[in-house]
Amino acid sequence: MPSVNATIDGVERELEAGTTGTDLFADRKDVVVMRVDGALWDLAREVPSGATVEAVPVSDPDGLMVLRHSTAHVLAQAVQQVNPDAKLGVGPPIENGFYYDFDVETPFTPEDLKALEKQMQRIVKEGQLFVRREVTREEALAELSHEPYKCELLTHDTDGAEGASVEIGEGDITIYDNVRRNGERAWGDLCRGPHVPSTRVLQNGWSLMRSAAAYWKGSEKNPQLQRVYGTAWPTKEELTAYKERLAEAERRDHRKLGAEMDLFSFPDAIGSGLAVFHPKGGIVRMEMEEYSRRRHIEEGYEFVYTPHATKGKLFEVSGHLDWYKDGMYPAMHLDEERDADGNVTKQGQDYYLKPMNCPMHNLVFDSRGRSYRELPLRLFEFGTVYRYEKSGVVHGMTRARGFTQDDAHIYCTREQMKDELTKTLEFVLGLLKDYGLEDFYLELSTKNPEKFVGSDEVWKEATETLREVAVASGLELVPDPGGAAFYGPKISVQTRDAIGRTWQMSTIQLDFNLPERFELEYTASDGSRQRPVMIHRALFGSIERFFAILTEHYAGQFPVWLAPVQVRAIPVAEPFNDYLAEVCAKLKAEGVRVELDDSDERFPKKIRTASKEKVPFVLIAGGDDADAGAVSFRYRDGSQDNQVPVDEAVRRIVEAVRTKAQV
RNA sequence: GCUGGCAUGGCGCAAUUGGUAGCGCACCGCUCUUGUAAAGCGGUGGUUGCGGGUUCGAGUCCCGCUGCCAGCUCCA
Repeated sequence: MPSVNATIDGVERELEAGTTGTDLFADRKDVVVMRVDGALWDLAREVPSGATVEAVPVSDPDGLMVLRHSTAHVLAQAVQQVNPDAKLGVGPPIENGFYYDFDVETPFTPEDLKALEKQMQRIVKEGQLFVRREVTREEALAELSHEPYKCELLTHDTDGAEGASVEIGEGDITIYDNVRRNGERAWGDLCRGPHVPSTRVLQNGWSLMRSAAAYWKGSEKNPQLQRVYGTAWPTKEELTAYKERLAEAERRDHRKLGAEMDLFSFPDAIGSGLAVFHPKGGIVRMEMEEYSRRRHIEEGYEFVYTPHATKGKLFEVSGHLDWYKDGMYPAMHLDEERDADGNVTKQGQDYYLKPMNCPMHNLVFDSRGRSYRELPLRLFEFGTVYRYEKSGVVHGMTRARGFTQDDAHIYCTREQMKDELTKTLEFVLGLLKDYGLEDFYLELSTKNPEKFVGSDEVWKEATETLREVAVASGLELVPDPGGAAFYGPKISVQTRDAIGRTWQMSTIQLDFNLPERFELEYTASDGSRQRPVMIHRALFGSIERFFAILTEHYAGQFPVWLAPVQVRAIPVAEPFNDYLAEVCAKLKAEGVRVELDDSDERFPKKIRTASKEKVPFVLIAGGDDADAGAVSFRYRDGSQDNQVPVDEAVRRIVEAVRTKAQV
């Protein structure tokens, strides 16, 4: 009997020729594929001589990806069984699940998805085997002649086809047949693989989530296909846990909490993507801004204010009207005069709402001659900008059409650039921490070779500087090749929130282009005129968006310093109203936002109301408390701290505000 | 912008085949009030997002607009 040698999970072994992964890992039910010399293979394939083989369990990220990809196949089979006319697009695994695109006459309804799930369940129960078959391009084209999209993948280069690598990928062209246990071929699909051995592996850890349209190859120019999204997990328990995470995210949704907590709204009468802040949200926003202002002053920033509208010329100089006109509100044509015949007697002017603050800050810089002694010059503004976002992308306060940036532009010399960037990054991270965000990583966006201005050396220097600064921070650094804006590379700070979602927060961006376009200059120590470097930076990005992120991060339970109402005083019964009113007066004198609930409601109702409003401190007083000159604390989690002397209570609350504590 | 779905008092929802728009919370009033998430009773509030159309009759059917939701595309 011929034999081969192979390294199996780190152990060198002699195997009978023809041994497969299925044979090797027969006693390990959790193994779904194997890694052979670094590549993922179906278990049913034979182990080649000299190979290094590792078991890949379903819990491994690669194993999970394969599971999800296989689930996508089961979906596609179900769709074509229900509707044989459905044409297949692509069906890759994605984060938390998979999708598959179909060209069908009518879009899928929620009822259709239910029916498809039933059909998928049948396929899973049948325990169909995924069988790999190598074919030539010609064979594939012949076999798939009725699948126009698959043929396109086979004959055209697949640039831009998101997920297309899953279908063909590098090397051999393969078709995966789904084979029933009686040997009958149930279905097949062009696919690079690999797959789990049998549909039975999917068990009941998957679910279809929704359907939506998606462009073929992700381009608006192409026809729209109907995409079905699903999720898949190794077990039912993990599926349930995932659905619970989604439900938690829904409970925290700032749009929902914003309405419930009376923080802000988006009146239809104003228009899409334009928010109004109510008094409670106004307090939160004011606190956010106030603290930011104070810290900026400490860090040597100077404050400027600039208008919301400008003549178009400014954005011609900056280049925005060339590159970003689509993102701007259309021009207001002003000051034109005509005679009785309609002839123009006075030329009008186009005015625009500003989509960015930097051009205006440049005008502040340029308002007089600048000396090197003034640099770095840091101009800060809570600058409100307006961007005409396409109707489908507006999303609560995270993607609005009018929003306020905590925007600053730093003008400095080449030599100062590195120190200034280091300082800025430290400042950014420190400030975000003060708002309660803890978990960060950085992304370095580098030059897009298709879209940039300036010389290679300048880009190289800027990018290297940013990289050094990022590395020195000690944070994880993720490259984002080609992600830079045309005028310079950037570092962005990403943060993970309380339920593990990541948000892009601050950006620090180097810009050699705008100083050029605006011909900004300062006088150097030798009397020569020099061009400053410009650093764009925003910490919150937009206050509205940051507000939304904090609301979701805290699930509406803001730390005391941000809470709209910090203390609600609740008497056990009416006779203690006056006693608590005195306590409230003491707190008010310390600047605490306190409310006495002296309404006619009964005690338990008042507790419930305060609880629903997520007030951090509820102060209760009844006979026992009043006799002791004390109050009782009730916290948002229902826990209790009884009969705390009034002065001590005031001290504690003031301290919690001062230290930005969460309670 | 594209595809699909949705729009009923402040909020959450109901209204058989087209046939008198209801409920809970909130709000207002009255009665009640001593310990931890809803006291009781009564009341106000809607030309069903807007504009057309079909019909004896439209919340319900059709068309257009506005807004919202999900995804795609986009995000300086």
